[in-house]
Amino acid sequence: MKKELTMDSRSARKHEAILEAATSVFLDKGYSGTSMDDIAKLAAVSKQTVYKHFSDKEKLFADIVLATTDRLDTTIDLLADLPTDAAGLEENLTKLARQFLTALTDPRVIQLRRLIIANADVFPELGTEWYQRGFERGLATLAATFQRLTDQGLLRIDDTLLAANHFSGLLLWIPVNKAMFTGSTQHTEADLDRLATAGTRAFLAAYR
Amino acid sequence: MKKELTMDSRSARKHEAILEAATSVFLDKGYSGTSMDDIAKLAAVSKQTVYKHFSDKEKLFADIVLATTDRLDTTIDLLADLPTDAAGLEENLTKLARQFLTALTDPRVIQLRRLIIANADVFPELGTEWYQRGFERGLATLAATFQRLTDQGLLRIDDTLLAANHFSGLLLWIPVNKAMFTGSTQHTEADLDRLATAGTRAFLAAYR
DNA sequence: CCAAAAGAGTACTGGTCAGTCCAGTACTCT
DNA sequence: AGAGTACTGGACTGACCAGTACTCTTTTGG
Repeated sequence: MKKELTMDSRSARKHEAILEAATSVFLDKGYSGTSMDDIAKLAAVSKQTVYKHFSDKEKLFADIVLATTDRLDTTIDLLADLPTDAAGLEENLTKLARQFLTALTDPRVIQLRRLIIANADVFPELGTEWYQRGFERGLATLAATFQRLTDQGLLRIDDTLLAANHFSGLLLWIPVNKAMFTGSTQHTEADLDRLATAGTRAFLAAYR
Repeated sequence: MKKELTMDSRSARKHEAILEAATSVFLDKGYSGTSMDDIAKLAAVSKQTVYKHFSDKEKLFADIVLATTDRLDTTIDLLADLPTDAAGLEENLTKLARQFLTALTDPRVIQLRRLIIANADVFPELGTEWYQRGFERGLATLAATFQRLTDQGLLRIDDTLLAANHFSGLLLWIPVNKAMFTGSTQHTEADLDRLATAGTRAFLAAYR
């Protein structure tokens, strides 16, 4: 009875618990600051079980990073739908900017960035993978949106990918750097509002 | 005879050698990837001597980071002198942008950024210090330059600090992120040229 | 020239941690 | 019910490493 559900049962549950615990501890204490015993303990699982599911620490780390990378779609989708009515262009773009900012200044996202950057020497493939599947993919989506706006005559852009980069840079350079260096993921709503409107205004001044 | 020079002699020479070796190894292998024995060996010094000059590993790390932070002045000074003749504004600004890009995509600088970000959890003061003395100071200098240009009617900016942030974001968001994640400090001259001209053009479109 | 300080070299302590081993227990599927 | 598989818990190995101890040599500065 219910074969799939029973297959899911213990083994898969443990697997999930380990992944979740590992993600949490790695994000919190970094790769080398995390011991396999920490993970086992938080997952409420014996160390043996951890090693049964993940051959070693590196593999576990890679898996949790790629797993979170997979979950980026919702954030990226956000960049795809922008109402294309001429009237409220600035307003719509500001709103998009605002959501973009919220998504990328989320503490978990910032922590993940730090984690990947910190270990990009040891795991170069991970950094590259994340850069391509997270970063470049998001930019490409944004560029496509800009292309639509350009086709409709709402913007004047020849290199939409470059424009997407500029849009991100205008918005994110400040808050992301601050978060990276000071660890303060403290951005008030008002801060983000200000960044979104100012960035969008500069962008439109340049590209409309 | 020559008291200062003799003072400089052995002790100071060793001190310098240790700092230099530590900088090199830390940049290369990260904080926890570096052992005190590594440093002693590279500095051609006994481990005892390392501990005579620096009380412990954390202190040594903090010292080398702050030392490199001190050496930022030349890079920052670069942002202060911009010819203010109306004629070649775009050209001059592009040239500034180009130098800015070269300075900040330098492999050593990128490695330092990584090192600080990676350890911002463990050494929050270091990250904050670097952010303030490197980052914010540079932006303030650039803002002052923009103020001069605005006073002369060459630019139209009300919030010069914001404009400085936008200028940096337009230029640096792409290459710095790429370098952070992929580890590839491979930026061809042509790439940098392209980034500088495109960024400057967008900036002037928004702020002139 | 001589005492004090600095350094070399090497061995040692104490602690952490990835990964393994093993003996016994719980679960799952037929 | 019963065989096979997964999980537990704890002990263990081997490696690494920060920081110390100790003895012997070199440098320094008066």
